[in-house]
Amino acid sequence: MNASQHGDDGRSYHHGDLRKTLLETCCAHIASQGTEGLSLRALAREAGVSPTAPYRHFDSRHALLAALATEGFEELAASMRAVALDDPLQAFFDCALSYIRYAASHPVKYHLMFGDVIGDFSGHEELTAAAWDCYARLEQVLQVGLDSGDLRPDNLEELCGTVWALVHGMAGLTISAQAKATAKPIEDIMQVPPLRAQQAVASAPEGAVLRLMEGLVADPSRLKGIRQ
Amino acid sequence: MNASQHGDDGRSYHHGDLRKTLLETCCAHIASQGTEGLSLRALAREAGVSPTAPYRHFDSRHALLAALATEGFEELAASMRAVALDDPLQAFFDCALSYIRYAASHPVKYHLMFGDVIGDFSGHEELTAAAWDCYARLEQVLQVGLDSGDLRPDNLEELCGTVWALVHGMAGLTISAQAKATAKPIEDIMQVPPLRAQQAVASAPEGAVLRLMEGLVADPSRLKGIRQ
DNA sequence: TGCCACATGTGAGCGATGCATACATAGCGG
DNA sequence: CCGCTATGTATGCATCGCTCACATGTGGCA
Repeated sequence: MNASQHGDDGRSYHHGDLRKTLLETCCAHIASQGTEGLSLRALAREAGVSPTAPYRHFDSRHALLAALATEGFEELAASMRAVALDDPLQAFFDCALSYIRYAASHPVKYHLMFGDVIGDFSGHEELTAAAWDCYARLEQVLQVGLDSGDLRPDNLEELCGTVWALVHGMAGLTISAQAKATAKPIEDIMQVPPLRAQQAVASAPEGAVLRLMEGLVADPSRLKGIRQ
Repeated sequence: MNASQHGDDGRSYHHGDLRKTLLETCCAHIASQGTEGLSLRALAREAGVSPTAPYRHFDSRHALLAALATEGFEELAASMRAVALDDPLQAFFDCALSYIRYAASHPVKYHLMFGDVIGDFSGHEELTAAAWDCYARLEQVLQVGLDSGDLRPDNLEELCGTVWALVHGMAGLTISAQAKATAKPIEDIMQVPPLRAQQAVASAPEGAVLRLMEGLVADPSRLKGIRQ
């Protein structure tokens, strides 16, 4: 096993980018076997390195998950920063949609971000900072809506809370259905009540968001003109 | 260690109600150290029995968690069944509140019920049945509201989806804040964005629920008369 | 009352895991 | 060419989930 040649099989003694590989493989493993069954040794095996190599990049199993969550917050913040603020109501709507869409397309990371696997954020500065960034963007969009009068002139923090709860809830149910939908036939999905409830939401998420938003905007009739 | 006498220390050779003890101890352990760190051996140690004794009551670690979730669905269904259906709108409101309150007072079970720890319900008949029972009650309450005209005359399933999403989201954020609030001083809590967003919701959950519900009921002005 | 089947708890043990420690190797700047 | 540092290796320990064979109460039935 002489690994002194660099180009033979793509990896020499040094893996190349073990950190990135671990993050990706980790995501795939969680998707297929859940957070519980995740093992650093298995990840190392799959990457073709020794069982303890991952500890050069992550202090612990927990730290690896935290890094994944951090990545998630950064991606979510970026997607929320991408919406234009020209029309405050449209921005509000786009923000909510991009949140739900991110959750739907990155269910594993989303669960790490908002679930209870990483119980305590303290001690993970990068994670905390990334999460704050998301919240700041939401707050900014809502503030613009309040300033323009498009959103109800209520307390900003309370508005943030209700909006987050609404979007977070829809995202959660959307994820649930997706997760099981890929693994099982539809008949089996309908055996799980939360998923049945979600079916309606997932099939027309924009419509559902619109309906719930009507209670939050100053002129609900304007919503009809947004996104069909 | 002669355990032939029954009344000496409360446990003889047979524990008494090991199953119940395990369920309770398990809940406490998850609350303090999360689902990840949970160990059947530790639970057995704490109950004063041999490391393999728990396997007489639960097929696996997973089965223990599923049993806990089942208990949760049964309790939640009971609390939702306790609300009167006389006034459909009031029933709708009470149902939502009792859902959020259950989540807030039993965060561990709630997470097991709706999180991704128990990935697949199939194979857990009791769990599936209990979950269905909850959904059936929600559906019933909404149907009454539709029949009376108090809720918007929309598709029942879609209504279930949006309501569930709304309530589920608020419950989730309420839990998050609570969980960390007990463990850390308030200044630290505010370091975690989702929790900050939640503060507004938690401080006046009924008001927040009311506001979001306005988009779902036929005559929003009637809501003002419900619960102060 | 006496006895036996069965539910419940015990004990040893296997393979795997997280993680700490000490060591080896590769690549890069001086 | 030397040596420093980042990265991966080797070894080892305590613990865990789970299996299997065995021990011990308990309640039902004659």
